[in-house]
Amino acid sequence: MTGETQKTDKRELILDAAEALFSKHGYDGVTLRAIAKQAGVDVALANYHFGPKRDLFDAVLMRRAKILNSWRLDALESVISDAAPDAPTVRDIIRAYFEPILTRPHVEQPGWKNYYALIAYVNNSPEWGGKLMTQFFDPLIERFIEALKMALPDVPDKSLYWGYHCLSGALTLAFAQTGRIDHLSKGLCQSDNLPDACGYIVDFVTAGFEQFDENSRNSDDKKTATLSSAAAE
Amino acid sequence: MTGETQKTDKRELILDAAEALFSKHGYDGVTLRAIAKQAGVDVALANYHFGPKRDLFDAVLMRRAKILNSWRLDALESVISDAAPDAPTVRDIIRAYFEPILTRPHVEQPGWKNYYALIAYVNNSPEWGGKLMTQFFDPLIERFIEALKMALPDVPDKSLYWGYHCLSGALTLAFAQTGRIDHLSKGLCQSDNLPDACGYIVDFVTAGFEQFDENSRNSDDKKTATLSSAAAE
DNA sequence: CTTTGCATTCAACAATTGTTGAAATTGTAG
DNA sequence: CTACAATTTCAACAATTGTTGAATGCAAAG
Repeated sequence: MTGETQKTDKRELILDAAEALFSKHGYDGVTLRAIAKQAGVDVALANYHFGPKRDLFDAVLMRRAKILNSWRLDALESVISDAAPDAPTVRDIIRAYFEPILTRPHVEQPGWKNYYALIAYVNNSPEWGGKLMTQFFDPLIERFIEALKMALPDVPDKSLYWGYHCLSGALTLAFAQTGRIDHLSKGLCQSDNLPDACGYIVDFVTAGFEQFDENSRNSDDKKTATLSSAAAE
Repeated sequence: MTGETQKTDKRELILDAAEALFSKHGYDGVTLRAIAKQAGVDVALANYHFGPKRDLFDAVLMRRAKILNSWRLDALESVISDAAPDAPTVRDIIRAYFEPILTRPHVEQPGWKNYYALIAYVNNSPEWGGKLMTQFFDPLIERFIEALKMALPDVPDKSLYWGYHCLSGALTLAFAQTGRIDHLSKGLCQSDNLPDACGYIVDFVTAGFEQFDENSRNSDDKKTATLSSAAAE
């Protein structure tokens, strides 16, 4: 009667199959027949539930986007409010960005791993990739950069945005889980061990952002030193 | 008579068209007829020169790979030999990695921009992406990490490899040129201005690697402090 | 039982896919 | 000019694509 212990909803089966296949072969590399076969349903059923192929792709992307956004937004807001009235530290902001998506237990589920790989695929698609990512994740990103501006008030905006570019690239490549780092490191690192990767990425990215702060101070020092001719220790 | 001032070699036209289209829509998103149309030749000609579709894709990838590798390897080796017998600095190694591909004048040519976007596409393809990148670029990468080990002898290998992961992600996203950072920064940054991006990325990545060095020293301090029961401030 | 509405399957559509063999064109050497 | 080989085009192939309308199964309500 409760009924939902066994997940036999064919709608959900189609989404799962589409998620797995799209993440591995991209949008054009997957046929509706391949999805239907993996889901164990007829070809026409996908069209019945989701309309044309493109809408099915969007439905896959949308399914987990809300959950992901709420996790990350909650973490970010609590970091900000915990530090108030002071500005949060760079490290805490970066942790709020990565840890909710890389260290929670859900990352062991194959569905979420597939979804992450799909995000990596979309983020690197020149055609509609930029548009889709913007549509789904921009509000969160803007709030995140806002927090970084609080923590690093002296850093120019342009530096912050390029810093975000580096951060986003590191995350996207981790999402892709191509197994390339496994081969390069001869097994020392595993690209699908996201919790392990998280610590290293957080350290790396935090230092990257903080260096912008030191750089802007140095240029300030130079400027004021030149102007006031004061000696600096 | 010299003959090669006007590039009307249809073989090359096909490669150019394939490069442009594959970089925008991926392997499965492009038909041989679309390539032939853009190149202004018949559909069958691509098959005559390159064999099946997949071989054409590999030919596109191969065409510029050798040039790219020699530029980067030259820059890296000269940095190493200039510093000898000392180890090169982290910053010089990172610069040798990025500047030959991001700041040379060739990056303004649309052909090279397309090629970079194609590399980004391949690097994020879970299926054969890892294999292809390994095949083309691994020798260079290994020499590069070797140099980093010289500059950072106290940093554990695992940290170095995850650092390379972050570096590679930042570069790949820059290659993709999705225009996403343009939108996010409201025009402050342009994703297709690679020379401008290079400076910020080098600063960011250099700090990321150097932080591993500080961390390994700190953990050494902690370890000795714990063992000798010395009081810490 | 019958009816109603939703879910699912079946069968088939026109369009497009990569590929190929034969024909036509071009270039080159004798 | 002729002969020969490399290049390019033409026409067509079987296979696969996304999509659709009709048919079927199925549960609940009258």
